[in-house]
Amino acid sequence: MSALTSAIDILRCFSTSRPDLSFADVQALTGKPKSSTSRLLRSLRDCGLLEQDPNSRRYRPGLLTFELGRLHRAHDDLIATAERELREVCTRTGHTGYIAVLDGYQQVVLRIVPGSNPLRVVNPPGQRTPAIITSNGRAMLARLSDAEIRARVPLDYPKVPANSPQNFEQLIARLNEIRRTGVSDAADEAIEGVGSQGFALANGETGELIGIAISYSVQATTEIERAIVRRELGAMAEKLRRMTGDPLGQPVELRAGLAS
Amino acid sequence: MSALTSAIDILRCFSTSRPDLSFADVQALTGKPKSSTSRLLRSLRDCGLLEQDPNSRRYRPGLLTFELGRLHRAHDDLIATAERELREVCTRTGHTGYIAVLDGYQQVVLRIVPGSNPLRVVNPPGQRTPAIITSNGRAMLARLSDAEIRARVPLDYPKVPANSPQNFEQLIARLNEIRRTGVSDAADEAIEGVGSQGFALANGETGELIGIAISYSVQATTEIERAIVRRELGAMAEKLRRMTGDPLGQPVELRAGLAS
DNA sequence: CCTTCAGTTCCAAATTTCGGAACATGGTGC
DNA sequence: GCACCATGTTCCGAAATTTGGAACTGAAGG
Repeated sequence: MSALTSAIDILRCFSTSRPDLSFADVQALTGKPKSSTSRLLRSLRDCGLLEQDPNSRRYRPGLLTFELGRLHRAHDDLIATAERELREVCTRTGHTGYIAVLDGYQQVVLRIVPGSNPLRVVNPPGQRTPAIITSNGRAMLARLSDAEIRARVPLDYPKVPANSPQNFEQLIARLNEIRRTGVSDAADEAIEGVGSQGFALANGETGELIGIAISYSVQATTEIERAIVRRELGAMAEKLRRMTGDPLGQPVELRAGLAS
Repeated sequence: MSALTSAIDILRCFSTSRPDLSFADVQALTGKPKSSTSRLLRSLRDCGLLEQDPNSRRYRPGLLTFELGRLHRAHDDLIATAERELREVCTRTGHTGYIAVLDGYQQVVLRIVPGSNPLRVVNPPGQRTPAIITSNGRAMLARLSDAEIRARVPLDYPKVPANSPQNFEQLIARLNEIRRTGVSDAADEAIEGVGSQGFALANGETGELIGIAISYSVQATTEIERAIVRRELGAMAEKLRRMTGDPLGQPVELRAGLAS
């Protein structure tokens, strides 16, 4: 294992639920000997990837990660376009919008568009969630081949909420339904009482894949309102797919033509 | 040079002005042989610190930096407190507020509070600027010992705008004035036609240092208006220094007492 | 004074990294 | 079709770094 790999292993210990760690935390989480942990933490601190609170001596991501994180948005083309459209839909419907990307079998929230409805934002940007328990996460997975999905989902299928697919077969069934209907939704999964609908958008040139969702309180919305969201999302998906050259946006004959 | 150091050297090549780099760019900027560059870029990409645009093959900061950057705010106590106060002053005065930290002889913008005045925000968060050419940067430097300042400023004094201190002696003179009057300002330095006033705030326990500034168009403000800003900033500094236990906020006798 | 906890330093062995050179790969002009 | 150039990647032995156990330090607590 290279020095860089070990360093990354340490960095990956930090998360929204564990934004700062003590020496002992890091040692426990990485399972490395004290000496290695000590040296590595010092290097990371010295180079700015980590900071150490002079008081509590705990470590947290440093100034350099802040600077680099700010640059990440270069990603823009696809995301910015999607965000603009999403923003419009959110002001129209009052619900909260999310844009996320896939990383392994998890998704990471990139952008949030708060709605006017009083549903607190529960997933700040940077938040990680298993993609199999969200509407946009499953929409993204549905765009991958079954083989690729199998490679991403851990062999030891994760423990998920009751409403989510409980095993690999259920997951594939659910993804097939998304592929067939083009609609993905979720209710009472990641968060009790919260539902969402989502779709996946791919950049036609790069294949870059993002998931877009609108979430709302299940109790506080009627079936009619949710149908409106579905229509809005459908229109948005169609428009964005044309704009970004997403192959799913192409009529079937044309797609067939491209494949040859 | 360790693998981690080389990796950081590459990461530090990215900046707001250069948010993505080609293989050749990285090689030129780091001055390393092709083979090393190739291996290192691959590692960085594989671990998520960098992403590669599949189309242009250019590299940019990756998802991991985004996630970690989101966690950086742990810094909070001092910055969040300052930001709240700054926000109030900015709505009152209509000008734009900045919070930055020192890194070597440069400062990095952490937070921006846009004012209502139509002065476009020119320094987004993450932006690096030599601290010697900004009001809050110099205010932070003024809190350090001359020896420490000398250690931070490059021996080869950087090229700076006409209104900024042109050499180390001028810089020290200017910092002494800040120490004496407690006031730091700048005009037509980092950006033509833009002026600012700032101060530095230290956390009494940790010694953590941040710089707070309000910036405005020099042409579009009167001397009276700038005096108002000075007064607002003075009041804010005093209040924040009490709140955060900044030693500068303590009356002299008390400070003398603490030193014993 | 002894013990524990938290972390650092030391050292020889083991693993990585290093950079030059040879080897792909993909356009471009002739 | 072919030489040619720009980009990158892979290979290899030498050289440097990393590794982890153990000894060490320093502070806190009983």
